[in-house]
Amino acid sequence: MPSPQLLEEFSQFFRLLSEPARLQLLCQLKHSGSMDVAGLIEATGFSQSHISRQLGQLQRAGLVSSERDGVRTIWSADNDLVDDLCNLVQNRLRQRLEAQLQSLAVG
Amino acid sequence: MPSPQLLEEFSQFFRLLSEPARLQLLCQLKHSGSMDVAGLIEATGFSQSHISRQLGQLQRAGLVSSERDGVRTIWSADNDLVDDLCNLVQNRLRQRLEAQLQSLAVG
DNA sequence: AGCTTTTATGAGTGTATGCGCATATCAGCG
DNA sequence: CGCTGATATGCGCATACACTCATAAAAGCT
Repeated sequence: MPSPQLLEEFSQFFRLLSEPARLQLLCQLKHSGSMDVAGLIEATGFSQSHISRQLGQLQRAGLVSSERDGVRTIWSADNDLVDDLCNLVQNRLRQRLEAQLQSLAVG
Repeated sequence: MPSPQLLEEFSQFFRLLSEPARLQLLCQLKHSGSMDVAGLIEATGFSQSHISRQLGQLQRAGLVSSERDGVRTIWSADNDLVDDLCNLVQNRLRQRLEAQLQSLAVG
């Protein structure tokens, strides 16, 4: 059994990924390598302030990092953890759907 | 890039794990095998209604399942996905702390 | 110095949801 | 059938947080 503190850490981390906007920003950065905020606005349609806030949260968790290029801030995804997590979840979703399909065919 | 629908599914799943109470219930069930609600109240200190609701959410996602034993409902965790996800996150947390330790020693 | 562009942040609003209380539903027993 | 114990659910409250608008801070240019 994980300790209460560890459970708290886990849930805080999962909470970061529980917002579609943040997940989309993460995937976009992973896909495009690195982008500035203007590019992310273009790609996602979110407002500038919203993007800036979400990136701030992701940065504090160490999921993205930023470097300044003059007046612009270039953002990039930092690791493969999120990809791995999403792949596991996707496999699970697929299994669930296949099982439902199976039971539908049988019943 | 995952599709918007898939991103939505991912984030919904992560949202389930973003609540310490739900995560604790999952871990408790995983640890103890199977329990009724009374056992979970004893183990967690949560109210009966709260536990019942959270288990309902987890069941709809296929993370736990229930069988009735007379008047009681026996719950059990359904798979290893959550364990795997937590292990990945824990490794990441450890890496982060080790890196911070390193930079503290160097700086 | 001011002016422009890009990003970060203070303040406010609306919505979602965790949580408990009370109650309804369900399963057994007399 | 009523009675008792176990679980699910309607309702209400409080809090968290996503999202926006307006504004501040930062970095370059003249």
